[in-house]
Amino acid sequence: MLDKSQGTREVIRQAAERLFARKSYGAVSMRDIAGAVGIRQSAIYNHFPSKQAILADLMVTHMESLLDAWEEARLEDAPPTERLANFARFHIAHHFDQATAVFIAYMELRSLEEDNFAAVNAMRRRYELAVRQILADGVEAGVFQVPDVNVGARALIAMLTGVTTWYREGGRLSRETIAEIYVEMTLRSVGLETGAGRSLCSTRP
Amino acid sequence: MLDKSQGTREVIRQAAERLFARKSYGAVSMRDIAGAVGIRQSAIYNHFPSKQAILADLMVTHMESLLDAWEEARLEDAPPTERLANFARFHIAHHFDQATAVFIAYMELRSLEEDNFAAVNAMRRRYELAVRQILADGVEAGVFQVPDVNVGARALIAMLTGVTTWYREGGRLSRETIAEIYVEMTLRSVGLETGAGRSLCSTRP
DNA sequence: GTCTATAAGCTGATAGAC
DNA sequence: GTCTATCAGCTTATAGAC
Repeated sequence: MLDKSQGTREVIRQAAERLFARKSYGAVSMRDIAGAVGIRQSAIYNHFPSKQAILADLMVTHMESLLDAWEEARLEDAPPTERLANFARFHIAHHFDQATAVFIAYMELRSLEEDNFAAVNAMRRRYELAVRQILADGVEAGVFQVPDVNVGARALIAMLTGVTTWYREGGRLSRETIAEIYVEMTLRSVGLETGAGRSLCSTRP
Repeated sequence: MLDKSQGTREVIRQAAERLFARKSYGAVSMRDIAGAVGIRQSAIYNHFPSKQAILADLMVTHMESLLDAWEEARLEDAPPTERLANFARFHIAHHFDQATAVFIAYMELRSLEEDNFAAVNAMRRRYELAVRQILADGVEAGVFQVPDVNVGARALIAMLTGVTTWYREGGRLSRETIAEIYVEMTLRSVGLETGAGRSLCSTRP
């Protein structure tokens, strides 16, 4: 049973997020969620009209907070290299902070019903566009070498998002170190030399 | 109902693979699979002891075929740059051919029970090691600049595997073109200049 | 806003006829 | 090796008491 001081609705959200991430949407029942919250299954329906509505709420809220945070963090007038490094750092940091929400947003797109999927997917595309724009500006300025900005943007986002599948608190590397590794690989992948020398960390396979 | 000339067991495997990929393991019932095959639910148990056994079989078989194919395709004595390009090309090509199996192997790891997970995960690590080894050799030879070979290997695999989440038959780009885009980004991400000029394709965001 | 009770239907899996 | 029939238990969601 979780702390209820934040309001039952929020506790349900958090319990569902944790359970969906660990066992997948299809494998989690309303009873599971209610059990984690410390209420009966039927009480959930005072806060959400359906199980699908919980998932949609988690994913829409997550995408909104991602887009809002990016609106704050983006550098509008900086040169492309700086903007790309800033994006990579932002994306990794956000994914550390919101690991389970990100995981769900990635893995449970299939579980969204049509309308919910359309809404979430539109927001995903908006985020992707931000990266495409940076890459395109860098190519136009002659500082990036990217064979295709659409594929390039997706490739970069996939690379950076992958961190959630293996990062665990208290591992060998600090968050900051991991972020800098990804920033460096991101910049190199568009053809930039980076200031960083070799071997920030381990070079053994 | 699928063609049964290949044997019912194989038809069940294929139906399950398609359904698991589209709707997720938890959301697919034995009746769904049987319906797609054109038999009754109970008949599946003549071929698999449980639903979990179908998933485990799909994932183990997929990883075995991936590792076998890589054993065939890998270049043992070539210089690191050539081996890395070869890996990227192999990985992308395999993922085009086995798109749904790859998708499941990535998304449904959570749905595997403990022993099955351990078996599949061991094979995943074996595959990852191949990439770590290439990166380490390249770093040692002084031709790659990779801040951390463990993170680097995971980042590259995530970037390349991401192709399955957006590629659709008959799209703007051919398989060969997409493969070359990813090869170029892979080589650049470890600090290499590639022969390819800029702009294989689109540079508009 | 949570509870108990219940609806109506689906779940994985088994038994036994053919 | 597929079928029908069945099991015991689970599913999402609703009705109505408090």
